[in-house]
This record gives sequence, C-alpha cells and structure tokens, in this order.
Amino acid sequence: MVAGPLPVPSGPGKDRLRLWIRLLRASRTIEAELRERLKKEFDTTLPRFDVMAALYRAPEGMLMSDLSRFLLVSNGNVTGIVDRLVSEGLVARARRNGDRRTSMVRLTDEGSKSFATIAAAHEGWIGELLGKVSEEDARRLTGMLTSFRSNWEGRE
Amino acid sequence: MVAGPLPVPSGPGKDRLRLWIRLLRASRTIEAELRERLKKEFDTTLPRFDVMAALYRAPEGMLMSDLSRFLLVSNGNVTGIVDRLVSEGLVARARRNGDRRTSMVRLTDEGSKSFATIAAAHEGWIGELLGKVSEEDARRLTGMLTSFRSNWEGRE
DNA sequence: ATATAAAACTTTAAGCTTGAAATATCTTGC
DNA sequence: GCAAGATATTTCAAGCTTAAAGTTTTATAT
Repeated sequence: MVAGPLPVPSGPGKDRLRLWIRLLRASRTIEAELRERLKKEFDTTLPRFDVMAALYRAPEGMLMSDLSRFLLVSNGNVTGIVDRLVSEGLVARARRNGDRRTSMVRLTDEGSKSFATIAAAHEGWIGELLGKVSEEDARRLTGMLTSFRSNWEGRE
Repeated sequence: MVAGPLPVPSGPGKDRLRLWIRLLRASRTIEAELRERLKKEFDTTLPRFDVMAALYRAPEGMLMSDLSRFLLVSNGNVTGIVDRLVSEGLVARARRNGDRRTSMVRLTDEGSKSFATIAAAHEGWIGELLGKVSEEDARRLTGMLTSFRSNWEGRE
C-alpha cells in the first residue's frame, strides 16, 4: 500500500493508484512527525489530541457516537480514549436526564486550557511541515480533496 | 486532527492547516474502505498487504530494517506482522551466511500467488474510489505531493 | 401492556503500533 | 586479540484499533 522509491508500472488506471500511494505516504509522514512531537513536547498522543480537538469546538459537549462518526473511528475505540482522558481529568462525562443510554462528553476547564496550548504548537508545526507548499497550491489541493469528499459522501 | 464539517478559523497560515485536515480525512476514509474490503473479500489486513506489496517487488528479499524504513513503521512492528505471515506460510525468513544478525525476508510461492490476486482487486478498488478524480487532477495532485516529499527528505 | 426492534454504549479478543530495553552479532581502534 | 561501540533484530509494556458480541435504555407495533 505504501509504495515508495520504486515506480508503479504504467498502464490504464495507474495514475490513480500512484496518487493514492503518494497521498498515503504524505499523510503517514506528517502523522509520524506530529505523533513524535506530541509525545516529546506534551507527553500526549495523536488520538487524544483528535478527541480533544473535536470537543474543543463543541463546548456544549458531544455524544460518544458523534465523536466516533466525526473522527472516523469505531465507537469502541472512542470509549477507551475518553476513559483515559477522564481518568486524567481532561474530559468529563455528564449523564443526561432525557436519554439514559447516552452521556455528554466535554472538556474540563483543565482540558480546555491544555488543548489550547497544544493546538497552538500544532498549528505552528503544520505551517512548518507544509511550509514548502505554496498558499496557492494549498488552496488548490484542498479544493480537490474537498470535491473528493463530496463525491464520497454521495456514494454511500 | 481530523476536523470535519466545522470550518477552520481563517487567518494567516490557516490554509495549510486546512489542507492537512483534508489530506488526513481523505486518506483515512480511503484506508477504512480498503481495510474493510481486504477483510471481507480476502480475510487479510492492510499491514499484511503493505508488507507483501513491498516484498512482491523485491523477489530477492528484503531485510527487516529495509521493510521498516520502506513502510514508515517501527522495526518492532514489522517483526510481529512478518511473524504472522510466516506462520501462515506466505512469507519466509532465510538466514544469511555473511551477517548472522540479519535474515532475508521474501514471499513464498504461495504468498506471491496470493498477493497477485489481492493486488489486482486492490487496484480496481482504488480506481473505483478515486474514480471521480480526473486523470489530469490525479497527475497534478501527485506532482504536488511528490514535491512535498522531496522537500521533506531534504529536511531531515 | 408487552413483545420486538432499534439505538447508544461498553466489553472483549485479536491484531497493530510505538518507543525503549534487551540480545546477538559485527566492526573498529588499540 | 579484545574491549568499546555500532548495527540488526526481537522483546516488552502501554496504548490504539477494529469487528463482533453483550448490556442497558428507548421506541415501535401490535
């Protein structure tokens, strides 16, 4: 899946395969760098950062199923990550009166403060790592990926 | 990290952050789909496929460290995946005379045959999933990502 | 009312992943 | 030759990940 130096054979349909391989390598390269920095600088992980980023933008809280859908990961997965964040006091579960199956998950004040610090560093890292991509290319690329996403969502 | 429907605030440097978010969501979406199909159709996993794809292009075999570098994953990780592939008869470790710390890892005949079948389906899936990306856009996007990669490699 | 289904979430087992520590082998400097 | 360091790999603990099965609660259809 992650092909590298060796060329993909040419032929019909190979352009898209090559695109996929580059896409995957680029995102894995950046992800690996971010993971390492999050660990070194803030002693945290990418999945934790993802969950906190989602919650940061939803001050009223999110359901577990919302988090799972939003982050594109399984629901069982979110349970474990949130459990750990709760045990560290960064996130809180609030039982709801209406539907007792669910609970609203939100950042604590400490979690919110902590995330704001990390997010600022994170944005700087992205600027650095993608610094060589011109603003114009960045916008064009974003546009292409956005239209891919729209097509995808119509798909299923 | 994986932001979605909600917009990223505007401001200087936000274009690259937005690009990263789209990039990550696109690759995660495709990865999830491929993982599911590999499981359903061939009862295998993405990491296994990655390892076999790398070995398929190196008939003479690869060292564990080569695999690890090529796939952008840790060396301890590769050990486990190769162990399982060996136990299923798809991959073989061959001790070398020269350096007894290392062993050449290669596909068995069965592994090679198995991979060829899966790879054909995989290429078809990519064509389908990225079908809405025009050939021209695919080539342009690939070019941008390639230049990102070159810059990156100069970086470290 | 009450069975049945649906929904939200957790638990479980298996596998993936990392970073660090441990093991074994090779290389180098003396 | 041999100690010291470098290299290649495995082992380990902790955490991430999925799919499937289980639990609790809510909604629906008789």
